[in-house]
Amino acid sequence: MTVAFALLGFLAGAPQSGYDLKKRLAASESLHWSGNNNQVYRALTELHRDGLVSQEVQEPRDGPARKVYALTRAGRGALREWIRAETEPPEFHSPIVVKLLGAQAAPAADRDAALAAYAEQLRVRLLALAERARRDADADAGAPPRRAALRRLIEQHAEVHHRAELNWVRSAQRALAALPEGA
Amino acid sequence: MTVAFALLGFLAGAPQSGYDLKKRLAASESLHWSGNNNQVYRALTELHRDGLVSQEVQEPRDGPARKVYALTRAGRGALREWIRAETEPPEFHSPIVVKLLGAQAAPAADRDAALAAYAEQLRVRLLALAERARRDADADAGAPPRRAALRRLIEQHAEVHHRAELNWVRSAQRALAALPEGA
DNA sequence: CTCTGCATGTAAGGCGTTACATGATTTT
DNA sequence: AAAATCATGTAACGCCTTACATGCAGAG
Repeated sequence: MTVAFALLGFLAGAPQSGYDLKKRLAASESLHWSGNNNQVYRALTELHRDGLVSQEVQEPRDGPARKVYALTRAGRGALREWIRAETEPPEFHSPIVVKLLGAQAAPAADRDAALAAYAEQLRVRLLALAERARRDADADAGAPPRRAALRRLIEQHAEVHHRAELNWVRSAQRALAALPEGA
Repeated sequence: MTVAFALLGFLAGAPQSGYDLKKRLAASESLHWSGNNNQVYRALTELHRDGLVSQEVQEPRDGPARKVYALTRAGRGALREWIRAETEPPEFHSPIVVKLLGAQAAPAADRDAALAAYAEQLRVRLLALAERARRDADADAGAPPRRAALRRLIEQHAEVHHRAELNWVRSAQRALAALPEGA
């Protein structure tokens, strides 16, 4: 799955500029792309070339031009077709698992320190996610319920996986502490 | 983080051939790399060039040559240094989240069908993971406890995230069903 | 006798990232 | 005066994937 579908997905909500789209991509934890210029602007020109989005250039008197994109009928069709196709399986990338594997060749203290630091990192991230969720919930207080529900679900996706990761780390710490050999 | 550290991690357990390593990579759900030839063999030659692994060519009378790699002292040092460095945050890639976003422009029936099919896919995968865990647990019955514990932790990582994903899908189904508008 | 497994490697290309580049406006 | 924000775009490169290529051995 490429970033193009994420862009179409955002445009399914409302027409918006490339700049808006890249900011949303960067801000979303569950849509894991970095939202870098090269990718977003290139993808948009290709989507436009292929007729899946329309482009309207706005030239305000001051500031740079904005190119506002919107789903075309063909774009909506492509999205729908993709949604009907089989969904690719998820992928969970966790460098700490690799570290755990490599820690066979390192002192147990290093391994334990890495686990502890990682747990702390996750805890902080979870707080940030909760904070963001609260702010966003306030922001779309008057929004239609479907939109609010969608935003909540996407935020919850990041949250549940971070929480699962943290729980897993804690269980790893317990399991390793229970091992007979100290080093 | 590159695949090189995963290879070093496997070699931290025991010396083995490129073929072994690529099979292990491919088999592991939590170490998400595909284990393709290009990547594995290339990474190993580079690790060897850089002195992080040693290479011993075995020429059996029949069949192709095996190149058995092992961690060198420098390799162990590099691994340890990496373990001490800050751990990169995890990334959770879930195409169904993107579909949910795009489903704003599609009939609710399509969206619900995608969610249901995805949930089923996850259920089957979870069964397969459990089955594999059982087989592996039998396999290293006589193995040292540290090794068995490590294997279990790595398998549990995949399992907990798949379970979290399935729970999230179910909560999404409930939340969307509770929405006022039918389409 | 064809297919699968063992075991190594290469070619071509896709997707994504960081960094560079421009230029105006707003904030500190 | 410096830095961040808006808004677009390009250059260079890294990691990873699929597919191709070779050759022997054992299973069906």
